[in-house]
Amino acid sequence: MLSPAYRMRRSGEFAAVLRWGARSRRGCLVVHARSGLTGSQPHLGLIVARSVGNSVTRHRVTRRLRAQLAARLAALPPGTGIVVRALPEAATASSAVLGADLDAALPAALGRRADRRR
RNA sequence: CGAGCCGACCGGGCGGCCGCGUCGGGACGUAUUGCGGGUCCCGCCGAGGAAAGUCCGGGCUCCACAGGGCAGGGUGGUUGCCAACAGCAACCCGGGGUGACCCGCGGGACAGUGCCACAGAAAACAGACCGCCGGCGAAGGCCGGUAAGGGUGAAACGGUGGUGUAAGGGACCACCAGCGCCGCGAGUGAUCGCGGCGGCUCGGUAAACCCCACCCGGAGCAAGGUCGAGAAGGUCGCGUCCGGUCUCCGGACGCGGCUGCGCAGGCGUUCGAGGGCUGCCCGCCCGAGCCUGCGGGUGGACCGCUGGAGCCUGCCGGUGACGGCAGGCCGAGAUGGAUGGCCGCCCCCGGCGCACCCGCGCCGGGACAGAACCCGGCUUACAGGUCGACUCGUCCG
Repeated sequence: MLSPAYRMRRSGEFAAVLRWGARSRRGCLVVHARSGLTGSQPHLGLIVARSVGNSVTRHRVTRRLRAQLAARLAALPPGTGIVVRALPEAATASSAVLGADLDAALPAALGRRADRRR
């Protein structure tokens, strides 16, 4: 589970990452990444919209994604904002599939962030 | 044993590793102290029978509230239960079932208005398409009588038999069905039973308007409140985008209205500006502030927040819903939103393979669904399972 110190809580933070960050889609996930935020740790946020399913399904996807993200915290540079959006196909994906999609999308988004900064 | 019917209950279990939230305790550490916050450790607890739909009823909060009338909304057999209800119980009536039992948006259609498709001559009270009878005519036919017969329809001038008649008709008679009135009896009552009388016969629809009886202020915890900050913000509406627990609501940006703040100007204080009675009118009340123009800027923390019409057990009253008494128990409180993630074993179901059988192995599946202020109901969804009462049929004694 994700420690509360890493959670994104303000609507403004979400808007900043979605608007200015780099985007990368892999499988059933879209990862937004933005550098230069304050703090010594990464900031993580999840978006699981109603199109994914009913409340039980959305909650299950959220919990699985949180667990997968917690296992990958060490790979994220400090001060990075990450927002993961789940697409409707995520409703039927297992944790293994979600983890694989994250492993594919996270480096892509982070690399594109580096490109944009140049 | 088979079939059925009603009610109550459960709705995966055990373990390992890694985690999250509230509360309690402890350690470290910031700080002059205190308040408060941070990190770590330990302990307790941590989704549902529907948490769902948001359809009713309450508690709670804010706003409003002299009184009367109109409009609007809701309910609808009776008697009870309940804080209340559109809920529940028992009973009544009507319908279904051999039965246990089930079903019913159950006031009024002589207060009035409207509607009744298609078919049919005719659909609600007047009328005769065929037929029947009488009269006239050479005849086609015309005039009159007639609801017994035909055909249509969900429904057609009560039904059967007789008297009577030109033919017929409650025109008359007997019985039956239905309606109304009266009396007696039973019941708190809805209603039921019995007897008599009447005219002889009147359709349905009120989930059409309507009438009758009774009840009803509005918005909702993102209600509302406290503190902080500060040149004070608050609130409402619209548009675009994003989001949530998505009929509702939040966030970002933009525009506009009202009020507040700062500045400027004007009007007014019993000669009364301006308001209120959350739909309208009568009527009544408050009343010292109000109007116009210009201007800048903010959105954090906490309370509400969970101990209550609470749950369990026993006894008593009641046919029952339920009530009373005694003892015991504390069982979630998040806020980008905790209550979990991964794995193993067991249980149930299905398929395949092996096997004489007992079984064994592999694969797949195990529902509906996630608290958001709290209760009482209703409705809807749901894999599988447990227990009990009762009914019908068959067999045995």
